[in-house]
Amino acid sequence: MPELPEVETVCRALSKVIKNSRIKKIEFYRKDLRWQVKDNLEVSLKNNIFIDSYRRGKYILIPTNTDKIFLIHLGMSGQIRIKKKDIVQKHDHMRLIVENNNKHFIITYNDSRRFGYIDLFKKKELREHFLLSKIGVEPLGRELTIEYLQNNFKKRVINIKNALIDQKIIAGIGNIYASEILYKAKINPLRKVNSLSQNDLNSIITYTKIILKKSIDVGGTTIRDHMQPDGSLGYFKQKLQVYGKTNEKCKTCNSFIVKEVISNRSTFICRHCQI
DNA sequence: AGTGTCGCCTGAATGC
DNA sequence: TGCATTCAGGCGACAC
Repeated sequence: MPELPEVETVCRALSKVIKNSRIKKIEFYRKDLRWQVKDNLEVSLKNNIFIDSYRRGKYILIPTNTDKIFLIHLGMSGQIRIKKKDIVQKHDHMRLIVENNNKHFIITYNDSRRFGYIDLFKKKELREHFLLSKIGVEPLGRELTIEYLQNNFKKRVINIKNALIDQKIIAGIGNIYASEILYKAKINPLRKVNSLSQNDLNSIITYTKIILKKSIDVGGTTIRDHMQPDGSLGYFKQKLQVYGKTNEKCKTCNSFIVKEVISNRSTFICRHCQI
């Protein structure tokens, strides 16, 4: 799945059932995910209490009462199911049984492509964690400013599309939302970052925040894999303006939306509006 | 150090 | 219908 709004949706749903819950049981069915999951993870986690869940970029982080952090990354196809009764399905790789106020919940990690990852590490290792140490600012936080982007972009020759999906610069934007943001900001994805004006950067920041927030409000974008943990769909797909809209008309100028492959990734553009 | 390409893996859609 | 090819919300390992 999963760009920031989808991960945020999953994270909020998890929070509702895991906050102050006790971990009764952990089972792995496969540990060969993007990387091999640690051998003793189950042992270290059993009987711990989850404090809450929060999101950093596209990572879900769940601190425990023993000063550890449980990490879930969904990769391209990862899903979380939360149910009271459940049966193990194809591509389920892990499940947790947690108890919260005498109620039991089954939390299942399903990931057909196994590009995702699950980890457990000490809280004090958070800053140096190999997946988290280099990631950039939160797009919905205060650190995403024109000055921040100017500092990152000067002396660089990459295009703005690649910059937006580079997790080391901004954490959470992926291929769908990069197209949507640049369309609304009326900026061509191939523009070099060091050529962007203050106005351009301001538009990018403004629409990044608007689009991501709107999508979170409706449960993210369901195109193929993403589902909310209770099985319901995300409805931002209906609000997409350009992604996947090849040969449909731009709502502003009526010219056709085209698909262009940039660095091996599909990018959708209105060539008339985005200059 | 910064930049571009490749490939990890499975399944759905598309093409012949 | 059947089989091959292409493509997919990510991202680290490489080569240059």
